[in-house]
Amino acid sequence: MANTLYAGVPQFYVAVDCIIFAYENNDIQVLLQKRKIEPFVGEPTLLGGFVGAEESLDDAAHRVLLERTGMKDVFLEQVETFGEPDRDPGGRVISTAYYALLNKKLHDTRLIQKFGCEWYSLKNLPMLHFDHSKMLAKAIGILRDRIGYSPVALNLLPAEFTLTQLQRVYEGILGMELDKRNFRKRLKEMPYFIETGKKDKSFSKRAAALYNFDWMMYKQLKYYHL
Amino acid sequence: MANTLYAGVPQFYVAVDCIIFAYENNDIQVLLQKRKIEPFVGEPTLLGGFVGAEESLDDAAHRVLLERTGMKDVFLEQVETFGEPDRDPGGRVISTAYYALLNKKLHDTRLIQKFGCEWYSLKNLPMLHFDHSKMLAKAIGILRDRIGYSPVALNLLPAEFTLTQLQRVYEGILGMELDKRNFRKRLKEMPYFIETGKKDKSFSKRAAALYNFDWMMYKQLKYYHL
DNA sequence: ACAAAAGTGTTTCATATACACCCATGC
DNA sequence: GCATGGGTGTATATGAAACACTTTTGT
Repeated sequence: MANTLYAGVPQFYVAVDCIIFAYENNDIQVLLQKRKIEPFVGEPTLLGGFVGAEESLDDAAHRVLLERTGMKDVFLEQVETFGEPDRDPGGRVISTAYYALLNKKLHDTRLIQKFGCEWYSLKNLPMLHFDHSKMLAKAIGILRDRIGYSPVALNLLPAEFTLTQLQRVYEGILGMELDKRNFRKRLKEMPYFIETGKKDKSFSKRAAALYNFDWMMYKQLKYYHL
Repeated sequence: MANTLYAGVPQFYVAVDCIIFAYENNDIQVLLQKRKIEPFVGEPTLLGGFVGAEESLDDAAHRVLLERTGMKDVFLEQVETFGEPDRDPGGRVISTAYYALLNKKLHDTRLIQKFGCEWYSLKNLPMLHFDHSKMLAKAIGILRDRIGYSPVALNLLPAEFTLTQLQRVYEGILGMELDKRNFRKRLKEMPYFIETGKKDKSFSKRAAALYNFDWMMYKQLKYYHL
């Protein structure tokens, strides 16, 4: 009904495509889904979905995340919107790409199996069809840039994490090794990395200190320094 | 016809909104248009337009630029896509914001008058309705970030420019004064800033050297250093 | 005892910043 | 002759990068 105001103006399908990142075993991974419709049935594709009539783009991306992984409140950020007329062989579809960072331990493995989803290592990504490779490349680029000045990478880890885990996350995203002492030195200068006093023995013989991140303090200090 | 494949999926109007930057008199400016339809008729708004049925988003933004300013091949970059269900009172419209950098000397002043467009200084921007202030703020943020590692700001100047002009452009975008010697020192380290040998006397009594930017060399060196 | 990851500081180098004066010309 | 913008180097401070050994504990 509200749409009648712009009578004569063409309308489009609007979709979101999600590039979902996670961390496991010193490795950054991306969740892909086996395509269910022609062409290229069975081949890996980004997790996408159409935007609902009364839904915002962000809400649609969150809904796709919830449907496929069972997770709410996942970190999401818009990447770019792709709108070439021939980008989707099934019709005129505009798609906004989002990247997501989630703690893999919290996702529903049964659900992703049901949807034909699988984790792929960033080091060994398959070719994707349509403009999905571009979306993925752009998302990785943005993520690499972001972690240089924002602690978003923590969304890939549990609330309590070891410094080595965090370093592996950065290394996985950047695709390069980092110097342990320089890495830890920088973290020590940031008061919002809090040592919990607990220890983790699951990754080493000598126990590693567990930290958490004080988001509240981070935001306050950031605001203060602005 | 192609659209029949996704029968039952809701469709949306898709628009682009352009944040058009230019430089004049030591000042960065934004082009705004007087709104022609209710609500808020006559109040300033971003230059927007609906995307055509067979048109890409980029093409639509270029078309809006051409229609309103008479300029082709303008530098354009996507900012972000806004898709809140209630963002446009006239219907369900998804809008992708773009920012543009143009050489003000080359635009068609009659044309912008005809469309009710006016230049506003970045230092004295009006409040905008709907989500247009967010779009504008985001565009300025991206532009500030970009000029830190990319020579896009040159799109605001003629092919031949003085170093003082370029510094004023940077200062206008960043909203702060820069040190003349440090600014020029950095430029001298970049071999793609070429002194033309010509001089400009229009801005000072003592003539200023005119430079141009060798985009070819820039791209090659960038590629080489990657 | 040895393998495997945890933890810890200093030096060096590169980059960024601060800063002041002379020059050429039009009026 | 003076007002206006054009042009030039050095010294300091700050942040980034390189670099190696000891500790703890499970096997």
